[in-house]
Amino acid sequence: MIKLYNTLTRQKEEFKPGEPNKVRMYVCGPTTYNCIHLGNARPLVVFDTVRRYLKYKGYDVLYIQNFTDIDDKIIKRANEENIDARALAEKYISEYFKDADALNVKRADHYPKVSEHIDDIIAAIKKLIDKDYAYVIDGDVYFNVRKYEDYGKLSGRSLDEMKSGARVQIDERKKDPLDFALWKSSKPGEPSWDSPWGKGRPGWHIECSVMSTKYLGETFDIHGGGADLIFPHHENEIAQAEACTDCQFARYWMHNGFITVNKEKMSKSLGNFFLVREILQKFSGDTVRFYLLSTHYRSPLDFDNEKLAMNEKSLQRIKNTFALLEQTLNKKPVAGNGDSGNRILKSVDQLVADFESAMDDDFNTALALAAVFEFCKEMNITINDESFRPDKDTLQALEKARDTLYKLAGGILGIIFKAEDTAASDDLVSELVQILIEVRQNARKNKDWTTADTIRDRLKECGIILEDSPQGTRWKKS
RNA sequence: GGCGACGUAGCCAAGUGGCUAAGGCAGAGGACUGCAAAUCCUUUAUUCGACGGUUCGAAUCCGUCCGUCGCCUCCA
Repeated sequence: MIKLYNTLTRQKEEFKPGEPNKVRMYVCGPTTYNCIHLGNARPLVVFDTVRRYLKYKGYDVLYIQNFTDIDDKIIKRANEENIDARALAEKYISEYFKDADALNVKRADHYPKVSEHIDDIIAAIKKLIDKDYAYVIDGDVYFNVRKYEDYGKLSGRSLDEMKSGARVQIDERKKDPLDFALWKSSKPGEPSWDSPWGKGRPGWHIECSVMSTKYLGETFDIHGGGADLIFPHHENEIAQAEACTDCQFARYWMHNGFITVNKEKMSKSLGNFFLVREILQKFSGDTVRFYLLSTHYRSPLDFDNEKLAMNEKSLQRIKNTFALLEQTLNKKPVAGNGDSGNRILKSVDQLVADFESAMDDDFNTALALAAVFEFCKEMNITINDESFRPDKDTLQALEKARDTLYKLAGGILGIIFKAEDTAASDDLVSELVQILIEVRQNARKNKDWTTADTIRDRLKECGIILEDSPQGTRWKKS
């Protein structure tokens, strides 16, 4: 049973999708006017992991992420660079995929764009006007928050509370200061579309209500995004969608915490942001991903290079064990010496049980990683034991151990394992390294340390690492 | 001003009423090794921001205070 924290109810709830074995989820994607920073990357990785886990648990997951490719910021940026707004948006969509791929984020099932759903949006706005939830002023259309009774239910505040502390600029034309634009009339030279209210473009919030319900149905299961979207973006999405359809919008709302720098929120306005591609120059994609998953998704996560470096080493520990399993599996079975196979199978069962119970509890990736570390330790102890003599059964158990680690840490958490490390996929390299190992063994027998060390050093320069163990010399690619 | 979150070892981080407070990184000592790498063992919080309270029992519940941060405006 999966439990997840629902922002709507402010508590952990058992997850029950509307249709058994099928999950429909929507995650707010970026406004494509520049490259994404680490704060933008967190929801990508978090919800990608949620999706992978749901799939692992047997759900058929339909996963939608939008691109906001029409927006004031895009227009502004395009004017600065003196290029077409659409071209700018397209450029950053392709840049987005480069970063997402580097973080091992799987592709969504659809990436709807605002620019391709103008008709749907206009139809929804019409409907809201007809139902008296919206009104037209001078070519703009506003949503009337007072008409929607439940306004504020997601962010936990009432309209009157918000009014008292309002920092909102009062627009005297609006019926309530918190009324927000569904349609904005365009100024000359701005990208625009024809509508019953004149030339203009959609407001920010309506796109998500329209596109999510178009692809997922009027009621769907999970809606995700960063915690800063709770108000007003998601609050407004709910108001529009439920006013329009008279159905519940999303059942479960999930929000990730912020990335901070020196404990302050990483944001474009503060200027304290680090682009994903900048970080990727120093650290691998799966190190960044591992770091993002080292803390529970709802907690704040502070960024600095030392923390990345720390996580890089932690991750290496898991990869070392995976390599050790691979190296051992490449050996031929020998006469067995007992029940190390059973011990291994027991560890595998323990890993699966602990991993699932951690992830079932609101996707506790930090705890799931602890289970992976304990498993790695068990494998290291077993394989490095002096009396370890893998027989056929033991090798079979080891194969299951490797496959399980690959499936959980790789397939769900997204760690990249080089499955071909020492596998026979490259027979020639394998043979050549084997020859060098034998030559070096002879040198070592003769205490010719210069030759032995030269072989080891030169191979290291080629990306091949030799490790001497009581059971012979192992090798792996670095 | 309104609403909310957080404060666990040198660092990162689980744990939200009950065995000796997970796990990782770093440090110290040891084992293995010709050296190295990897690995293993031991060690590192009598204590969970502070002070009170509830309880047989609290890091975990309640209160007060201190500190940090967030949302209320574009933001993942």
